[in-house]
Amino acid sequence: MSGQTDHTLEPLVRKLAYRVRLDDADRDAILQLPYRTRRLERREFLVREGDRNTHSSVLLSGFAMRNKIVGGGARQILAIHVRGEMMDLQNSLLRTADHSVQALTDAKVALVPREAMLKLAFEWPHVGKALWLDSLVDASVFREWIANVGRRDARTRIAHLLCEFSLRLNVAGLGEECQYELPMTQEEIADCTGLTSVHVNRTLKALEEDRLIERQSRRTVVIGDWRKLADVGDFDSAYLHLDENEPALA
Amino acid sequence: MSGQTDHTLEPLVRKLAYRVRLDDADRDAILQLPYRTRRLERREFLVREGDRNTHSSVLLSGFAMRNKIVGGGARQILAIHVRGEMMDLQNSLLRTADHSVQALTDAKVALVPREAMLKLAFEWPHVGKALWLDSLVDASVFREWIANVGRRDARTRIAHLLCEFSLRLNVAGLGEECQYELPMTQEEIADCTGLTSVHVNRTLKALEEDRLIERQSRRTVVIGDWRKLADVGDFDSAYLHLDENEPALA
DNA sequence: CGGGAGGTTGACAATCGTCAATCAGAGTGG
DNA sequence: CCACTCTGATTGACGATTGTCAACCTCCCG
Repeated sequence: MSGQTDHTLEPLVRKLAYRVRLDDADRDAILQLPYRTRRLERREFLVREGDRNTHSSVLLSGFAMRNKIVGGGARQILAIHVRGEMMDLQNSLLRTADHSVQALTDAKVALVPREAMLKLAFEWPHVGKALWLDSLVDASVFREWIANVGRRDARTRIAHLLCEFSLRLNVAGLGEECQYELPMTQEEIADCTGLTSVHVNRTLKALEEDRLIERQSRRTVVIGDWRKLADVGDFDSAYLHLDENEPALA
Repeated sequence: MSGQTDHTLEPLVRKLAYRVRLDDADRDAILQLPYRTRRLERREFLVREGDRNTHSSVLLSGFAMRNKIVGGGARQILAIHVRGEMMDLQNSLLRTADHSVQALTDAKVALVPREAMLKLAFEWPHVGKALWLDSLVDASVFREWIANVGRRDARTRIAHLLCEFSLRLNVAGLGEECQYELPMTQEEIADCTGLTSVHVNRTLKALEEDRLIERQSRRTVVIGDWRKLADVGDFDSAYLHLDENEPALA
């Protein structure tokens, strides 16, 4: 252990290096963040709406989601997270959590004290920029979800969601572009899209009948024709800002 | 002109100082940002989805919105902005605009070169933190909008929106808590809430009949009973993070 | 083999959208 | 000052996407 670099936070390095060029010192600064890990079981909460938070968390393995419960008791899922992603920069920079963070599968997270994260961001400008960019891309995805839920019909919404997952999982090194494991129940898909699980079920069936997707095992998504699905889903990946690298450093 | 401090960017200072304590040097650094102003007419675009952007813009007066057009041609409004708000930090830190920015009323904006903004953020940590926080609060509002559009019925959605405006305009020094000018057509309200203008019309009428709001002139909103409207709108202001000040400096 | 979570299906209800006509108010030019 | 015009608001009739309720099925796991 001692003397050796700890590579636990490597997934975060990978994620942050995706858009901003990081040198070795930047990488080391990230890897040397103080943290403690925590295992979560499926459905376990990491943060609950209203909590006072003191840590930022990085998802090391598994899947997680952010969600809110509205007045009537309905749940809206706001984001799905995969390995390497920061899940609550917002919850720890802002004092009070405005939404919950919950494991979608068994998962492992690293908890980094807020102060350490802030220090990292301001002492290592490249890293700071990467973190900031990351939260801006997050926001871009939120915006797309507003449009998805607000202005698309069920078929389009779900196709869009499947396309988004396809690309994001691919970038994270999980699954092929046209085949991936999606550990979500139909109810969870419903809560992402503002629909009911019954209607999601019917819509998935329709997509399958049209040979746009196949469902082999319960959680495997196979996309029959990517272009066609993207077309049906009104999907344009621009909002993920995937191919935008280093826009000139500060 | 010369020798005197230019106070054009004062609204931005005010906005940023809302959550993070800024000293005089910080304030001066903001006021001394290079910028050029531009006047926009109602409905004029400042940024179009897909543009390559090089500037961040601050809304100096008037109202503006961000929006996207989805496949079927429908528009989804993603955010409404008032005086002092940064409208496209994201559009200029990220290379390609993933949504449009458009004036809701005649408006005046200050355009700040991206590099100057980045420099400001990293050389003045308090300011950098304020900017970052600002984009995190923005994201929080996006999340609430996802939930609003995804999981609330028309009546609740609209009541929620009216409550949000009430608080935000009040904070910006525009209008009372229970009475304000809202320069939006019913179609624009519809595009905020994922409804049609016809349904917005009917819902507003119903809210008025229930004495939750009054509509005097076309654009004036008078809230009859704030608590009741907040109740109907399932409104909890926590997501605006209004009363969260200075959470310990980096 | 039993239990349980989640998926599937049908019948029916309701919120919300569509279409289209009409109305009202603000700005403009004669 | 008044007709004119245009945008946006209002209203009605009707249609459709999506939700609700409830039963049943199926796969997975101990």
